[in-house]
Amino acid sequence: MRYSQDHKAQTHQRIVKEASARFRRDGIGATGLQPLMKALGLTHGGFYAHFKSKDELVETALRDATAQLREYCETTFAAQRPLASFIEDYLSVAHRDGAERGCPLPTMAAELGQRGTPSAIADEAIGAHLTRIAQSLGGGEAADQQSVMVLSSLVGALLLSRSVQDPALSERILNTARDALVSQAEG
Amino acid sequence: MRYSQDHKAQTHQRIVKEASARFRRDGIGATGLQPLMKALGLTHGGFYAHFKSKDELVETALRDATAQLREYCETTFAAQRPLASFIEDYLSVAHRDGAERGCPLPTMAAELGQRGTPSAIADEAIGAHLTRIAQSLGGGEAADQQSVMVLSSLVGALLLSRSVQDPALSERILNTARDALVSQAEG
DNA sequence: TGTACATCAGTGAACGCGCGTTCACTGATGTAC
DNA sequence: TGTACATCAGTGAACGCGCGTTCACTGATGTAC
Repeated sequence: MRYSQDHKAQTHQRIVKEASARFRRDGIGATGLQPLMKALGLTHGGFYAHFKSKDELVETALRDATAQLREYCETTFAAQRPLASFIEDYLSVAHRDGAERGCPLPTMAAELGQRGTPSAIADEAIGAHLTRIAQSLGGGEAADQQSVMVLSSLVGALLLSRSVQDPALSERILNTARDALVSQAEG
Repeated sequence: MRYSQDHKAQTHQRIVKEASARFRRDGIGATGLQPLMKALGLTHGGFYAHFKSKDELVETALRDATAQLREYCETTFAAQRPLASFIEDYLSVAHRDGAERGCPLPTMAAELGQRGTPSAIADEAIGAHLTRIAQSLGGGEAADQQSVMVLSSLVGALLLSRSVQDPALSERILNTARDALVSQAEG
């Protein structure tokens, strides 16, 4: 059946949002298109009216998640000590437990590096993060270098905190990394 | 057919080694048991004479990889500046490009956190790493804290360097993190 | 020492399942007259 | 304004495929007599 004017654009966005959440929570390989479409109240065949392949959806969803996070950072953090706030958010229990709404890198980076279809999508996401962090650090070559350290620590610590089963170890990783990075950013 | 005395133990080890390499290179979900057994010149049905499930193989292979790395660290690094050497190895191009022989954490951590079967295997691997790094840092509470930062940075930087397509960005991540961590460890 | 038998690592076909993708079809809507 | 038609987002069955797992079977070896 044919739908009203912007119906397709709306459905398209619903698919992107749902995929973006599932990819970040479960990973790319573990996210099936059939369950995804079913969760939206649609049948899986209709997927291909919106995307020519799962790979195309991955690109779109990751770009969407990155843009969404950028917007969130820009609107939420004041000019005053924005990096410390970002670090505290990034290494929070809420972010650890809400992967589907968070940064795509900890969950998806490994799979992006292994994918058959080469794509610079990880480069874009990482580059955007590095630029934003370096700006918060005042710019310059030293800030560029420190931004790599900050991002690596953030991604690594969140990844490790999510992979362990012992809640105490998980919180220890989160808290230690957060305190060290925040005091570094403020000092 | 029945085989000579220790034939089964040998085959068991061959499966573990091959799985350990494939899990680290391709991830757990992307590693199929049929291709794995075929690569060893065996048929897939025989797998279940050695392991009761893929999950059991994951546990065994990850434990084997961790033990192997521990042994490698202990035999290779002299008492003199062992942490700096470890960092240089960890963030080398050889480690980035040889995931199948390297640390399981960057590739497998995300999947270990998402697995249905709960397991403390990631806790063990991470705990072992943290303990070893803290010892290199001289022990004590400060060393415990710094070890979390070092491991997070190592895992995060290697993961990011593997996920990007641009060789320049990949090397920049590797080199910046390596230089910063080494000078931190030596200073 | 020679023979009969039990063992069991490995074989290979088959199981049900979910995957990504294709495709003929449907039917409410927008458009043309 | 009312009617006929074209559009096309979404349907749902089907495709081949690889997955993890099961199972009846094989046959060279180790063991018992």
